[in-house]
Amino acid sequence: MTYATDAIQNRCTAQSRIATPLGPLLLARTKAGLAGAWFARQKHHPAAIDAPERDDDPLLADAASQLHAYFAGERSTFDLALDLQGTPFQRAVWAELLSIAPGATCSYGAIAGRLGMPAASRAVGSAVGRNPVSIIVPCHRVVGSTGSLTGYAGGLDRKTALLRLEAPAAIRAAARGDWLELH
Amino acid sequence: MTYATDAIQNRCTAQSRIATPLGPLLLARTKAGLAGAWFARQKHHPAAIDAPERDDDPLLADAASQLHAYFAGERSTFDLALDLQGTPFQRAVWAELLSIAPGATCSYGAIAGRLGMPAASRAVGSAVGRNPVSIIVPCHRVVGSTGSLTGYAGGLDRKTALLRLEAPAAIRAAARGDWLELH
DNA sequence: TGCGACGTGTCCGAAAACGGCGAGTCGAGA
DNA sequence: TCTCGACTCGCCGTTTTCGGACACGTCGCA
Repeated sequence: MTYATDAIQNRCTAQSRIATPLGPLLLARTKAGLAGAWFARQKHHPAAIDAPERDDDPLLADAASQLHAYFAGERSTFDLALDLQGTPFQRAVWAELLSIAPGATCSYGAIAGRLGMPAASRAVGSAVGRNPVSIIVPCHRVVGSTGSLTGYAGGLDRKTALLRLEAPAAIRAAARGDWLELH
Repeated sequence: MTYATDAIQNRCTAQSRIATPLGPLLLARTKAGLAGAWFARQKHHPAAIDAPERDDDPLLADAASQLHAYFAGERSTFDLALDLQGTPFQRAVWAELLSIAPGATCSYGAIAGRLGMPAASRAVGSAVGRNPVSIIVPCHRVVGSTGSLTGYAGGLDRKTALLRLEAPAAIRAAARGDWLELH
């Protein structure tokens, strides 16, 4: 039983399934915030969550609504309370992910550097792969230092699709003069 | 992080501290029932429980009341909903403990035999030692096959004191003609 | 009678294995 | 020359694996 899997299975108070263009997504929350958003059969998907299905939960409904708007191209960022269950290192990595702008990308090594551990790029890769909240915590924006996609727990197809979906945001930002690292 | 420790830290909904003649006792409950009763600094005491202190919780107050009556010699059995967190083997062992009458004792090997695993007496010893609910699940009534006390998570002094406290119950039972194994 | 070996489920610490990496090396082609 | 791919190796947090250690009791030997 891993640290995160266990905390999620025990602390969740509600869950909900939603449909997205990339397939069904399972949302889960704790008392404090959104704790999970997994594609069906993705890597590291928790086995089973001991929490009732509540589509009417305010937070889950809000998350679903923002995700639908995201896929419709109507919004590129999220505003939700998160409660990410993981080790201190993992939480630090996931916090860095949240600072990557939509349409931008970042390398594993760069994140390691920002954490003050420039040699930990491989460990960063592990932590990114364990991100419990797909899309909203944008682990899909992390690519290899050469720009290669390298991997995604939900499958590279989805990673490509998400980056393509966000490309317009990058173009808009460029038009405003903001600089975004693109690949 | 052990199976039981973890489940207790995550699933408890309330806790409460009470005073007993054998020292302070920490009670904890889940949604389903009483999950813990530990002496301060006893072996396998969970590190910290993430649940509010509620002396007014009905179940915890009931447990406290029954424990006080027990120490006052006014009752020898308990009537409480229990929710024992542990492995299947441990739960089976703890269930056997509940069938040992007050004032009686039982050997580790005898419990193993009742479980259909006569060779598992040593494993029974481990499980008995992990009993999360002191006194109420009467792990103090288990002794070596020779009658020796062998061990107690709360200290042998407390084990002796509990057995002595229950001795009158055994004497009353003997007067009624019930047979109780005594050491 | 006394001593050692073994069975049994679980916990605990240590050690090894495992990745969504990245820098460096080395040939093979243009 | 320059570029590009394949390959090797060190990096590091996490997970998995493994070997003892236990709140014992029985059996086989001396």
